[in-house]
Amino acid sequence: MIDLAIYNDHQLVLEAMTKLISQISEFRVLLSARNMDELLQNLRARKVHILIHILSDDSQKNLNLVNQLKIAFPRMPILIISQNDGEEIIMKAVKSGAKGFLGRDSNANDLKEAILTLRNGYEYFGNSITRIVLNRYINSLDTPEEMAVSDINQLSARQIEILRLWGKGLSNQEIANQLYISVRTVETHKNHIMQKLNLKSTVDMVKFAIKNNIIEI
Amino acid sequence: MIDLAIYNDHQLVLEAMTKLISQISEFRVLLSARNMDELLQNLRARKVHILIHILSDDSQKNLNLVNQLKIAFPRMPILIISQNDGEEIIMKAVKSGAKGFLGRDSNANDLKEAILTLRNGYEYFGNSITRIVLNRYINSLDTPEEMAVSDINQLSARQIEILRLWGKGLSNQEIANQLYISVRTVETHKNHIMQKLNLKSTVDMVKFAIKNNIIEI
DNA sequence: CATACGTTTACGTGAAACACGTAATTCGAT
DNA sequence: ATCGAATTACGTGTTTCACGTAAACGTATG
Repeated sequence: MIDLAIYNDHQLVLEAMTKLISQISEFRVLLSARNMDELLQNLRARKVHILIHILSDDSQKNLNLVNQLKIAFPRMPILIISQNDGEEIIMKAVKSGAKGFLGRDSNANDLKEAILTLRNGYEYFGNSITRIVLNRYINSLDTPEEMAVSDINQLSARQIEILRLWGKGLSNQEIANQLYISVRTVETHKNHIMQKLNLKSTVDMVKFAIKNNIIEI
Repeated sequence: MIDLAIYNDHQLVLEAMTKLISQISEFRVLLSARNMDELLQNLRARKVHILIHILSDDSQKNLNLVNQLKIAFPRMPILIISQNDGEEIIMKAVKSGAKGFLGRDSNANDLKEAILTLRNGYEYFGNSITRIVLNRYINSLDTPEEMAVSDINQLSARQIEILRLWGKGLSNQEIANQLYISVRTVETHKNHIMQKLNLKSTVDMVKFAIKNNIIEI
């Protein structure tokens, strides 16, 4: 049994998709939400395996949400369903940290396959989309010009988690208590973050976190 | 029994919505289509009572389609379902000849009600729509004024100077060298800043500096 | 004029954070 | 089977923080 959350700001789409997915016996829709607050609150209450995010009109804004979610729940794969499946939006989805993408050509079977694939820890980007786009993305990472850019994707889930808590104003000790690890470990994580991103001061780390929507001003 | 057609260019949404509507006993989804040609061809073959048009991303183009349909099938009411339910899009939908509109707050019951209403020859524009438009109008009127608890004007020139240098990433020692004062003095200044502004961590101090344009991100 | 208040300067002390190195474990990838 | 990255953790020395104290200075207020 795979537990799912569905997010879309349209009530009807939400209902419809929930009904569709619930008919597949392996899947269980634990919660559905129409806004960020509702989603976050519910996700904290009951953990799900996968979040299905149905993009609505203003894709830009909604992909920001993916960013935030990835920070709040780094280990939860996010599956994007989007009407718009142009290269650009797919790129953005990938960069935001989405683990799967279903374009307008995908059907219920694809959805099922995507969920199962994500559940197994892999990424799913539909047969039609797939490797061309992914490869291009990967290749773009290898180009030395853009390599130097400090990117949030260089950080591990744990590192983002530490950065997020520290950015909230917590001390190392408080972070350690919250995560049940040693203060030294928290320090090590922060050191690794600074090294990875080539930051020279903690002030720069705060700026980075703000720029990347990890913390709010 | 009311016969329906559903139009949307997204396969998944189409499937989901079809499934949802088919569960209502009074309704029968006679056909669903993902592009204009398919839709027109099928509509000519079998008449339906109402067309449900689920708007996708590029609403402009899709509303043109409503115009065309109005010409081809003047008597067939068109119900718009749209993620985007801003004033603008609703106006355009009405002008294009849509007889009903379901925004993002509408649920399955609203859909049922809308279909029945349209079948009876009336128009349906959901009370939620009215409320949204109203609220948006009201919200546009009131200007929430800034209430600043911690204000930059509380800081002295020197304190701002220290904050600015520190925000650039300089260490206390570097600041001290630059201003020809002791490191301890720099520390004292920072302490005073934190006390004045009631900040609990240096992270908060960075945030404050950014909010008040003392440093750039 | 005396006093009061804020600013800038600075030190002392103990706790916390940072820099840098080392290292064990785990886990996926080659 | 081996390699690298991620996560965990410690040691040591430096820097910063928190809190208190305090002197020198300007300015405003009675």
